[in-house]
Amino acid sequence: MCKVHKQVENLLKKSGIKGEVFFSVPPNPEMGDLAYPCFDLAKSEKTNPAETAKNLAEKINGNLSKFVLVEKVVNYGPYVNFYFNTGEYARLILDDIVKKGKKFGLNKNGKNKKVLVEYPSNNTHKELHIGHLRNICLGNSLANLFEINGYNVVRVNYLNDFGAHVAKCLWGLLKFHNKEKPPKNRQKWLGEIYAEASRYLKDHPEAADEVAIMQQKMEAKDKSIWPLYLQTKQWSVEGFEKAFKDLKVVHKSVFYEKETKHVGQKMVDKLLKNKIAQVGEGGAIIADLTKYGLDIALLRKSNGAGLYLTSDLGLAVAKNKKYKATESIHLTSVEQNFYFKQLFKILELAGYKYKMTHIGYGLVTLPSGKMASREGNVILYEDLYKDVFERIYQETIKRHGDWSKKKIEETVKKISLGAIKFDILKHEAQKSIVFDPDGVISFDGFTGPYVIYTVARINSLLNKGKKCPLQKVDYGCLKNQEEKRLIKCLADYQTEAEKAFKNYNPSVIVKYCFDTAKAFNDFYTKVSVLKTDDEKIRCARLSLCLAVKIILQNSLNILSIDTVEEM
RNA sequence: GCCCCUAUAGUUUAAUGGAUAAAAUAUCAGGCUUCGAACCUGAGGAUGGGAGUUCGAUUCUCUCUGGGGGCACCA
Repeated sequence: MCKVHKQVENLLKKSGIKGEVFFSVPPNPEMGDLAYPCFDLAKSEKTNPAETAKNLAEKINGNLSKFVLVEKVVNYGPYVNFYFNTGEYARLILDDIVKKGKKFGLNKNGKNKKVLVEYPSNNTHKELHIGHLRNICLGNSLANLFEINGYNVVRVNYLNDFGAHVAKCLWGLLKFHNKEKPPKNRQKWLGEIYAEASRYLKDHPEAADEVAIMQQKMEAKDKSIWPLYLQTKQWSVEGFEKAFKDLKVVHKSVFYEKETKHVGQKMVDKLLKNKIAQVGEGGAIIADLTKYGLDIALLRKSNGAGLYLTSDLGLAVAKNKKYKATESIHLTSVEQNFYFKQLFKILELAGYKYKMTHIGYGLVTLPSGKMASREGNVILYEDLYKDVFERIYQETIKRHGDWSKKKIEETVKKISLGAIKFDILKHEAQKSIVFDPDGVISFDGFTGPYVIYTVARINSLLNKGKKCPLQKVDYGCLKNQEEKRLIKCLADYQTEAEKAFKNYNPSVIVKYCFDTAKAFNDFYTKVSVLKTDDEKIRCARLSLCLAVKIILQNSLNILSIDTVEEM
């Protein structure tokens, strides 16, 4: 709870309110700055809420003389509303923010807890499309949210490097692109070959046998194919690493399916021995989860081969051995919601006790329908990035023809990535996105560039107003409505970050960034900062600007979005 | 067939069971001799249908309809 709420709570306690206090916000500023709803109180006193509020407001007004923060208390129907003294409100909120800077908002609630965040868990030899991008954006933000709450966060990746998709890709490579010189982006090239092979196989089912032979060769580490396998896997991994670097994903370690598969097979044997698993139809190994409402899970094929689930069990064993986390978070598309319920139940039955969390995010679809790598109707991360970059590049050279090429490119890169991340993260995770390629390219309104622009505007003010000492500021100079509204936004930061964290929902932060930036731009057009003759007022306003910058940057940091000095 | 998710302005998104359902975009009408107009101001425009619980429902329950996803040898 912030200092402001604490003070108001004390005031309520002095007036006889007991127990935990919950506040809400009045619908408009004319009705006050903070509200105490009297529904619960009225219920416990068995009275009418409006009357309770009226009596309470009168009582509080009698106790008000010693409180600097609260100037006035008025009841509106069943609510008791508090009006704050703007100067004191500013002092309570801004002092802390300006002093702590980047550290403002950090806490140690997660001390001694370790959380493993596994993402994006993509496949080698396939493309990196905007679905993966959504995964990465969510994973980054969730990991950051845990970090600001003091958790020890371990980011890991799990690469599926040994499935049928690899065989398909290698087969396609040899059949259609043998002797061809690979282009610069070899990871993307492989993904396109995979998609091409899949399309071909759909029309020519007779070729499936050739792919099956390829897979057998791979599994036998056949000399005719093994070096190519290793080489192409390397290309994929290198391509991913580059994209991860741009997107600010830093994995502590990477698990490979090739390695977890046999661990999983051992786990299946153990489950069989413990009677958690049993032999099912045709000799396959299953876990009967029907009494938990989770149907039957297939753990091993009748021919002895493993499946995804086999490897995932092995992965859990491996991760546990290495990290002993208190919580393990998995991010995948919603298609796997049911699958993860099964996986978690089996692990639970096998005696694993750490918290298991699966975040299923909605599919990213195109206006033309569902995307599938196999069909080739996807938007690749690289292509999307290039489009956005180009658009923002044009806009930037229009304004800053005098900048060096290096400065332009660095700035445009940050804005482009910010635009993309912001656009993807503004949707709640579980909802599907119909991806509008034009939407992400715009930079007006509820967009990343709008927020980044706001920070650049503030930078400009702070540079020009350097002479003001921001350490000893007379916050009493902040008096008007726009200033108060902005301070209120800043005061909300911690509550919003907490909400995002508790619900595993970064979109809360995205909206918060925008609301705060909007409040600033409104303030900016109505209140002049540098042009005020009174130095005390100028300094107080600059201090407010600095606090807004800090809060915006801290919020954007949670989303892994960089700001720029100028744009 | 069974199970899960989802439905809010033309479009994209908000709203711990609580005050007049909030924004963005698009449309229309305005604002730079002014600290950065990638900005700001104004107008019109929405809770899929039906029942129920409640003092009060966008929110909870049931049902119908539409959309998406999943359900044993794919990943």
